[in-house]
Amino acid sequence: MSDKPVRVRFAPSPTGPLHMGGVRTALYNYLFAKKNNGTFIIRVEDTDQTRFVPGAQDYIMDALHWCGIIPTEGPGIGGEFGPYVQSERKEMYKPYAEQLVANDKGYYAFDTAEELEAVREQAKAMGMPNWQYNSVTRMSMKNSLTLPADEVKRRLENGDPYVIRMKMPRNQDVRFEDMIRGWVTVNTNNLDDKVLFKSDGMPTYHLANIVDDHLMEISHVIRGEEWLPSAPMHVLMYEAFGWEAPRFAHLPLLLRPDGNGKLSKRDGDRLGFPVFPCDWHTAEGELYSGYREKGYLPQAFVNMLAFLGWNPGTTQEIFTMKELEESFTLERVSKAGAKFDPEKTKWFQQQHLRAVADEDLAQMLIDKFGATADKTKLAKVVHLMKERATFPQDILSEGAYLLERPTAFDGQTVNKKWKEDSSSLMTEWKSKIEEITSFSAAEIETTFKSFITDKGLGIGAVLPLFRLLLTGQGAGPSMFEISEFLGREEVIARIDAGIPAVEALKQ
RNA sequence: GGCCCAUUCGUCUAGUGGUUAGGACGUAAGAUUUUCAUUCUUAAAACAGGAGUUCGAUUCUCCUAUGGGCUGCCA
Repeated sequence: MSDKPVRVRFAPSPTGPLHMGGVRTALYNYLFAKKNNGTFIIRVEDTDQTRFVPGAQDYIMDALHWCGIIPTEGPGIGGEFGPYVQSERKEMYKPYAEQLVANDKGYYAFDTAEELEAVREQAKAMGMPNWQYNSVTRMSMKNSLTLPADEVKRRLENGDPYVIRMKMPRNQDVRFEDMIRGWVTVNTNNLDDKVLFKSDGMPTYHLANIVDDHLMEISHVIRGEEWLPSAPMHVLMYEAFGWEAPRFAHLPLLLRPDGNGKLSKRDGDRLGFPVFPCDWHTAEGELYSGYREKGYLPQAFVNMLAFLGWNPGTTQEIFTMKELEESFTLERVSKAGAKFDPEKTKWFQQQHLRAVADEDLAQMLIDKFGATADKTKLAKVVHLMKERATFPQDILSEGAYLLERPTAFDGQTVNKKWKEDSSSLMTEWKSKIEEITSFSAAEIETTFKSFITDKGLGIGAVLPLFRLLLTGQGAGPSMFEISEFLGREEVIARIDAGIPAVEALKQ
């Protein structure tokens, strides 16, 4: 282990929107960097030109920004190790691939895609489903190991298409220590001669990744478990180049909540929850919904994601980003895949929503949810509704009657609670309201209590009627606080308007 | 099929060679509340199976099972 400065990277491919598993990988990298006074880098791995999706890179940067996962180096941000998009680094890779060939760690291969497919087909027909280009099969293929030197030279000079493959050594145990899983050992006989440099002039992931991690002085590679099988090969590549390998940490996968398998694009809208941080519109006009647009707070989303495969070892579950930055360690990341739970996600959301100050939430409703009311007034609405809301917009929809007179009245409450004498009872209560000296929740409550005592009635026989007239609802926050909020004039107006409306319903 | 990784309540997880195996979400019941939500209390709920090591294994080892990943000129 070295004491080099911590530099970590998140390396997405712009092949579509980043899903929450990717966001979590980015988050863990970010947290690890923060915790260790390190640098968090974003590097876009767009070496597959055929899978490039316009807009995906912007989406990724935007989504991470929303989450508060802010890189210190990356595309559009800069840094002394740029460029941070691999297609812009294209010319850098070939010499490294050539170097491997020169050192007998790699070789040129001229087999076409069609030829390879034919070989695989043939092998399958003979009962060998896993044909690989490796130390035994490569001797019967068309490459610089089997072809005469002058023919190889001629083909290269002719511009014949070729790839550069890794020359995987035979029967050698490769060991490396994963920070999450401990020692992992793989025999090279199970590894194939991976293509490092493609015939289109681009490197594959394996080459670009190792070269860039080296050039960018990456100290820790924190990535998804799907990379674990190829990690030994990467270790071998570092050896072949004579470079010190970074430390590896392979994160457990995010699994789908129902049944089996890793979380995928389609799961979200099928199961009724987002798998993406933000909305994504496909070129075909389809929409994959995102947490942001559903009204989730980024801090809730991040908190939930952080706990999928990590825990602080204490009973604290609600964390701000700052707290996560202070508490995160790779040692406490679990090994097994995690199914995420939409219900618990909601719970995180509720907890974080409550933690937002009333004024801030009011401002958010104005900025992002189209609220038009005065901010001070809105803050009071927030205060009254916040505890029973899950999303910011719930405050607006469930508390709509606080800002506008109700036009509909809950039928069930009308049927159950509104009696013959309710009109006169409420009219009488209205006259009491007119007499209250200071129109505060406490005063209203005192007056109300003495009113029902005088009438010999229970709270349950009277208050629901009052609520019905003022809000149209059968349930909600304290009626006394609602009354204070509305003000005497409005309360009286609503009683006047409500009585005939409910009576009409009763017919 | 081959290789690799994993396995504690339904879910996320804590934990230990000897514990009443802890917490959270969800579920159920109760209390509080005019009501809904909140809050509080309580309950049900787990060490995949089999060998071995050991005085003793959920914990260590092996096997099996199950799940997952990889097996492309994708990343």
